[in-house]
Amino acid sequence: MNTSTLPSDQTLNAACTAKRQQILDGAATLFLHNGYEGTSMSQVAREAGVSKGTLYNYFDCKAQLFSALIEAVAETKLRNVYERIHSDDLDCATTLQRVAEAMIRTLLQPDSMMLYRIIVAEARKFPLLADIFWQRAFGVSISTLADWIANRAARGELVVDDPVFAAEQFFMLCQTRIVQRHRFELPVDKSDAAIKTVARITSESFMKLNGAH
Amino acid sequence: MNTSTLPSDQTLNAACTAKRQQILDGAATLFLHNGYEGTSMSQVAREAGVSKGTLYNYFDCKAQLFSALIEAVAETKLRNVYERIHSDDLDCATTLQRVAEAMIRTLLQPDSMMLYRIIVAEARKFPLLADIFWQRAFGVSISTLADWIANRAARGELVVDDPVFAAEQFFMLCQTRIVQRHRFELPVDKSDAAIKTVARITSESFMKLNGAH
Amino acid sequence: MNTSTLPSDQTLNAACTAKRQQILDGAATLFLHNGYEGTSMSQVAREAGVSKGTLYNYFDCKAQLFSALIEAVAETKLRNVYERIHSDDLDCATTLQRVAEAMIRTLLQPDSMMLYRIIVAEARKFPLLADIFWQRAFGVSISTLADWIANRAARGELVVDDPVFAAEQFFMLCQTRIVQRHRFELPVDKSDAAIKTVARITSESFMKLNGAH
Amino acid sequence: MNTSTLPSDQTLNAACTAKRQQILDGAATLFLHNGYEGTSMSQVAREAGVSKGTLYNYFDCKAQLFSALIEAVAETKLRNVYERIHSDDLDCATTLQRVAEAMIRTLLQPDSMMLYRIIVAEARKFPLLADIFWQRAFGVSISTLADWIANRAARGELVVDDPVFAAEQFFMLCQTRIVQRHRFELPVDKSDAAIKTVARITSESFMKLNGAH
DNA sequence: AATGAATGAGGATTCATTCAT
DNA sequence: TATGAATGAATCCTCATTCAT
Repeated sequence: MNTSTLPSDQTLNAACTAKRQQILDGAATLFLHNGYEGTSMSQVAREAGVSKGTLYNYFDCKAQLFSALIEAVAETKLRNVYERIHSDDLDCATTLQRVAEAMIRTLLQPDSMMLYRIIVAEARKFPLLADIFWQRAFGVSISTLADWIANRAARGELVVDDPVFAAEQFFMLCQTRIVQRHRFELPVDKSDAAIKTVARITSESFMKLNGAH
Repeated sequence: MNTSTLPSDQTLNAACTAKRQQILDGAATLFLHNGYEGTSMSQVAREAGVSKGTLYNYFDCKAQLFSALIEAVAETKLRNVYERIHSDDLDCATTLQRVAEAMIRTLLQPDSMMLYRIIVAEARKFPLLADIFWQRAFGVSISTLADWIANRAARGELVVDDPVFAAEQFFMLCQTRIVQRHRFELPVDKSDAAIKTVARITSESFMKLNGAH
Repeated sequence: MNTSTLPSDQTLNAACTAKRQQILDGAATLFLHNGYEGTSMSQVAREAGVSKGTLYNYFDCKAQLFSALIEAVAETKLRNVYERIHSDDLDCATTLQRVAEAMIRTLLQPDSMMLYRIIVAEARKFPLLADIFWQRAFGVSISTLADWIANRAARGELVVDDPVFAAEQFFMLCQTRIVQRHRFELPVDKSDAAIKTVARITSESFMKLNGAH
Repeated sequence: MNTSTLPSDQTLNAACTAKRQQILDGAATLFLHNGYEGTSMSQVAREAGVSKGTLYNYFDCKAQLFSALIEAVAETKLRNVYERIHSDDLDCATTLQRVAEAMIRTLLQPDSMMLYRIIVAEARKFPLLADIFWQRAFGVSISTLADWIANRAARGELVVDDPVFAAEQFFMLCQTRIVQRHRFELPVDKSDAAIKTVARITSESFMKLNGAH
C-alpha cells in the first residue's frame, strides 16, 4: 500500500474537520442572517462551496446542521463577557460597569441579536438547542457572575442572599432600554455614550440592591 | 321597509366582521403555535373553515393577515397588566408587587409567550409590526407605569429622576428567572409560590432603588 | 300597475344597452391593453364599475364577453380607411397613396395593433371571432378597394385581371417595413415622413403593377 | 483511466444536453399548440417526462424556458427559405418563384404559423424575444434576399434603388391571400396549385417592379 | 468521499364562475 | 336586476432529501 498517495488518518480527520468547519461557516453566515426557515440547504451548499451531497454526508438533515451550528456559535458569543468577570483587582462597581458594558455591546452585535431571535423563535421546535445555547451563553455568564458575587460577598463587599438570582437580575438590567428596544427593531440611541450610561446605571442599581451599605 | 328579508347594514357588517374574525381566530391558533413561516395559508383556510379564495378576499397576502392578527392580539395581551396600575389606594410596594405578578403571569401565558417569540423573530421582516406590538403592549405598559411613578414621586413616596427608565427597569426585573427561562423552554418552577416570590423581590428591589429613604 | 315608477321597455332596453356598453367599454380598455389571458373578469368589473354578478348577467362567460367586444371594436377600426376609397374625383395614384397612408396610420394605432395581436394569437381558440374580425375589418377594406379597382379598370385607368387579389396585394404592401416591424416591437422610424414614403412607394408600386400602360 | 465506469465529459454534457433537449421538445409541443399563457409548467414537465423540479434546474422560470425555446426554434424555421436564395445559375424570375414558394410553404407549416402567432402576441411582454426571432427568421431572410437583389442589380438583371426595401416588399407579397388568411383561420385554398399560383404572381410582380426594362 | 441531477410535495397566490341576498 | 362573498382548481415556483455516478 502506497501511503504517500493516501492521506493518513490525521490528514483525513483534518480534512474532515476542515470541510465540516467550512460548511458550518457557510451555514453561520446564512442562518444568522435569514433565520432557520429562511435558509435553504442549497444556499448553504453554495455559500460553503460544497455540493448538496457533501452537506448530507456531514449532517443528516437541516435540523442537525442548524443544531451543530448553534452549538458552535453559542460557545463563543458571550465568552468575552464572562471572562472579564475574573478581574479581582477592581472595586465592585467598576467591574460590574465593565461587565455590563461588555454584555450590552455583545448583545447588540448583529450575530448575537440574530442568535437570540432564532433561539427564542425556534425554542419550541428545538428545545435541546435552546438548552445548549443557554448553558453555553447565558448560563455560564450567570454562574460565573454568581461565583464572583459570592466571592465579593465573602469579602464583605456585597450582601447577597441568592447570588444566582442577583446575577440574573444584573443581566436583565443590562438589557433595559437599548438591548430590549433593539430586539424590537425600534429606533433607539445605540451610541457609545448611551451604552455607557445604561452600564453605569445598571452597575449603580446593582450596588444599591446588593452593596454593603 | 321590510327588514325581515333584507339584511340591515349592521347585519352585513356583522357578517363581514364575523367572517373576518373567524379567519383571524383560525390564524391566531396557527400563527401562535407554529410561527409565521411555519404556518401556511392552506392551513389557515382549513382551520378557519373557509376557502383559500375567501382568505384572500379579506386579506391581500399572508403578511397582511399576519399583521392584522398581531395588531388585534397585541392590543389585548397586556391590558390587564397596565390597567391594574391605576389603583391609587394602595402603598407603592403592594401595587408594584401586584403589577409584577400580573406581568409575570401574562408573559407566561402560551399566547403571550408565542407572541413574544414571533415578534422578536420576525421584527427584521416586519419592523412596522414590531413597532405596533411595542406600542400596544410593552410601550403602553411602560408609559402607564412611568406616569404612576411620576405621580408617586410627586407625592413624595418615590425619588426618581427618569420615571420611564425606572419603569423599563421594573419590567425587565419582572422577567428575571421564570419568564426568561421559560422563553428558552428551560425547566423552571412556574408555581404560584415561585411567581409570587419573583414578584415580591421585584417590588422590593424597585423600592430599594427608587423608594423615598 | 303603476307604470310611472317602472321603466318602460324602451327605458329598460336603453338601460340594458347602456350598461352593456359600459361593460364593453371597460372590457375594451383592458383586453386591448393586456390581451385575453392577461385580463381578468374582476378587472373588467372594476373598470366598468359594475359587480361581477352583473357582468355574468350580460355575458355568459369570459369568452363571450371577449367575442362581443371584438365584434364591436372590429367594426370601427378600419372604417376610416375604406370610407376614403370612394373619392372618385382624384387620380388613381393620389387616391391610393391616401388610402395607403390611412391604412398605415390606422394599423399603427395602439388599439389596432393590439387587436391584430390578439386576433392572430387567439384565432385558434376563437375561429369564429377571427372570421368576424376579418369580415368587418380587412375583408370589407379589401372588397371596397376591389370594387374601386374594378371601377377604375372599367374606366381604363387600370388593367387588372383579379381586382380582389390586387387589393390584397395593395394592403400587404402597405404593411411593408413600418407596420410589420412595429408588430415585432422592433425599433423603426414611425415619423410622418417615413409613413408618407412607404405610402407613396406602395401607391407607385401598385400603379406599376396595375396601371394602364 | 477506466473509461467504462466513469462517464466522459462528453457523456455528461450529452446527458445534460439530452435532458435539456427533452424538455425543450416537450415545451415546443405545448407552447406551439397552446401559446405562452395557455401552457403550464406542470404540463411541460409531464409532456417532457421530467419532474417540475428538474424543469427548474434547467430553466430559471417559465419566461426563460419559453425564450430558450423560441430561440432554438426560430433559428431553423426559415433556413430552407433563405438558403435556396444562393442559387446563381437560374434566371431571376425562376429563383424568386422558388423562394416565394418555399416561403409560403414554410409559413403555412403549423409550427411556423404558431410561432408567428405567439411572437406577435407576446412581443410586448418579450421584446427581446421578438427581436431575436426577427433576426434569426425574417431578418436573415430579408438581408439574404437583399444581397441577392443587389448582386443581380450589379449584373444588370434588376434595377433597384433600395434592395432591402425591395426584399421586404417581396416577402410581404408572399403572404398575400393564403398565408394572411390562414393566420386568421379563414378557409382558403392551400392546395399545391394555389400556392404555386401565388408564388408565380409574386415573382412576376417583383419582376415588374424591379426588373431591367 | 464527493457530486449535482432528479424528485414531488408543498408554498403563496389568482381567477372564472356561482349563488344567496 | 344587481350585488359581491365564496369557492377550489390551477397557477408558478421552492426546497429538503435521495441516489446513481
